[in-house]
Amino acid sequence: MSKCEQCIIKQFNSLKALTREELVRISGCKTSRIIKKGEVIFEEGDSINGVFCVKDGVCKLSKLSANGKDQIVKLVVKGDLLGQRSLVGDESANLSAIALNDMEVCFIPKSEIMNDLQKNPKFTLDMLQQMAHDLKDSDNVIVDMAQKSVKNRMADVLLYVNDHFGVDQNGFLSITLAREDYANIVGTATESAIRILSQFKKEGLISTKGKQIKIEDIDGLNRIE
Amino acid sequence: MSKCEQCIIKQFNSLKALTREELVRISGCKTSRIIKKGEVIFEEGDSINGVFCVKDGVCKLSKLSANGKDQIVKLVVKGDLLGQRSLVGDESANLSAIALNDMEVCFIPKSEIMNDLQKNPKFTLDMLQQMAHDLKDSDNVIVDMAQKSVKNRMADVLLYVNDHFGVDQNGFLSITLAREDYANIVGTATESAIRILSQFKKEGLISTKGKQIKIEDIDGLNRIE
DNA sequence: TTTAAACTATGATTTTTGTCATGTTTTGAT
DNA sequence: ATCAAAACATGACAAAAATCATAGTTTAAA
Repeated sequence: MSKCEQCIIKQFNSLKALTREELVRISGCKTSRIIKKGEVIFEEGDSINGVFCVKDGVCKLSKLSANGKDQIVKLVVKGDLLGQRSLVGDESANLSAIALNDMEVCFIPKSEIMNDLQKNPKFTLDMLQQMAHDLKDSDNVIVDMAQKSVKNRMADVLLYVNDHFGVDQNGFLSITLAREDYANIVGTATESAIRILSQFKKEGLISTKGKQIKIEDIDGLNRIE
Repeated sequence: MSKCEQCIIKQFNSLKALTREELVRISGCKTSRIIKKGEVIFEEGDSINGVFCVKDGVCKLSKLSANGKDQIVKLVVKGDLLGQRSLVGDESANLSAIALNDMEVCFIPKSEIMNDLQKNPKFTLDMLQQMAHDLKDSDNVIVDMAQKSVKNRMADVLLYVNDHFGVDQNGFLSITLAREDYANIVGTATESAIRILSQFKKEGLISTKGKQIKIEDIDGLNRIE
């Protein structure tokens, strides 16, 4: 099993603010895990009692709404920490985490890392900065949800996925989401999501092959209102 | 001017985690300010360079969306800190803050408080917990925005205002929001907000007198879907 | 106290989005 | 390779919400 103090992934998250000694200790108690596409990492209401450091892959954070639909709130990617909120307060998880492709994660127990949060202000401040950034993102999503049309939000999601995950050798978005996932990010009915993607295809903004999507006209998508 | 170390308001926010010495120092450089209803405290894009501690009154945090409408993201109340995110990172404000009634606030310069954030882990951890809570709230708002009807959200807002601000001696909600404010919280057109309030009135869920609103049937509002 | 501006109210209409139904294609397990 | 289940696609219709128009009320400033 690889050692935290030598792991390059930590450069992308708050763990980089830990000292070498702290990392060695963390390394001794962490567990590594492979998660298959579609597998549930944790669910709303679970007690997580630790954080996951995502070494590879992507997962969705979602919440079941009263009407029985899942709403995807955030995509968590390689380098991110997952379940940070479990560290502060004793609440159970507010969101569910489900792998969108095969993942590799390390789990660090809360008991081990709490000590560092209380003693190492550099680490705590880094987490605070990360969370401040997440909060800003969430606030912006609220505004978009409230004020933009479904079509506009769909275009935004396509551009977001393109920016954050890039494309494969054939030019298709390298993360393949089901139409239902797109609907659950945008906050619309699956049929509406499909309909809008069909329309984008007709307009030459995207092309598709099965569930794979290729963006053909970034500027065009940006102009959607 | 009152002294931070003796101020009871700090019990409601992260400042309570500061030591007496730190509070005395903060007290020496803070400035107190009265803000009139409707006055802008700061706007999107402003460099705030400090935090406001709200001693009295309420303000709205909003963001102008592309279509020219304001979206209210959060109401900040007595006891809350305002502009916390300005402390982490050097970004300018993402939201505007406008007083909803007369307010009394203290302003603490960033330069003075950053030192504490770097040295006092208890303070930093408390801010982290606060921000984790805000993030959870925001995520829940995203889900509601995406999945609930405008009518449902309107009922939620009325119940929220009732829970958090209570009623005056005549039973009216003690915070008086314009119909437009309700629309901007819910994320709908002002006319739609008015229409729904009219409907609630017809159904006996609320009554109104001018812009004042009285909740007549809490359970009924809770049942709205 | 008057008076204009801002806010509230409501009708008519259009646009957007959701729902239901049904058929086709793709995918993955055997 | 086959086959059933899941996912995708699209039409028809219904519901929700936005927009435009217009009028009545309240509020606050002169």
